[in-house]
Amino acid sequence: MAGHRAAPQHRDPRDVPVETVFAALADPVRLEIVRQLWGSEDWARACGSFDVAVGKAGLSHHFAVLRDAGLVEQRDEGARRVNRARRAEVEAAFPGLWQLVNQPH
Amino acid sequence: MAGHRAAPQHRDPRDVPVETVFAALADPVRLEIVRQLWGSEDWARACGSFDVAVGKAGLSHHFAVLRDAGLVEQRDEGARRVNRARRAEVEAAFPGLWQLVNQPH
DNA sequence: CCGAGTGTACGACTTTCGTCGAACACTTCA
DNA sequence: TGAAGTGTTCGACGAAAGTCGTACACTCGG
Repeated sequence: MAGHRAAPQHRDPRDVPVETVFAALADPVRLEIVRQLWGSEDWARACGSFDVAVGKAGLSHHFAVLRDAGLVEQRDEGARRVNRARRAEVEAAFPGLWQLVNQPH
Repeated sequence: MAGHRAAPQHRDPRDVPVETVFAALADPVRLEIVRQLWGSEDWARACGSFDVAVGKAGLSHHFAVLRDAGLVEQRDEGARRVNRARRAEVEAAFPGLWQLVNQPH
């Protein structure tokens, strides 16, 4: 059977203060993760599949921060933990944020 | 004559990376300053006129961060240093940011 | 000219944050 | 069963950030 692992804990974007979202996106590594995830299909990317210069431990930490900021949802799929950007919920709670995140500039 | 003091150094919002803006707004004190300044007329508020729980030194530091993030412009007016929110420039460089900052919630 | 008011600069302290290595748990596949 | 792969947790470390007190510079009003 599957799901023996502790399920990741999420927070509704509506319960997240905007300063927490800003803090989450202020880190270059997390911003890069969010940008890459934004350009990917839901549940298509495992945690280890992101091209960022950080080890496994740091990566796990960053995903916890993003989860706690309501930006990312995670689900266990076999041995891997797959991700999805919470586009709709975030857009509803913080309109314009997504456009701001992957601005060309 | 006026202006003997070193003029505050500003940065164009277009030259500011979005993660710098996020970092600037991630601090509760700075977020509060920006919100109060947003609701005020240009050049109407001196640095010391903001209702935040921090001393003079800390306040000066926070204004330097906001200036460097392109969010605020300062000008010396006699003994006081008055502020203005860079609404138009910021809106052009980061559309939707202002709405995000003083969202009701 | 002196005193009060405003803001900056500097140094020191404390806390937080990002990073890593190692150990562990779980899944999958041979 | 055993080995490889994936991700979390823990402790430790160094860097960065926020705060404060003090000293300093400047302006304005008696």
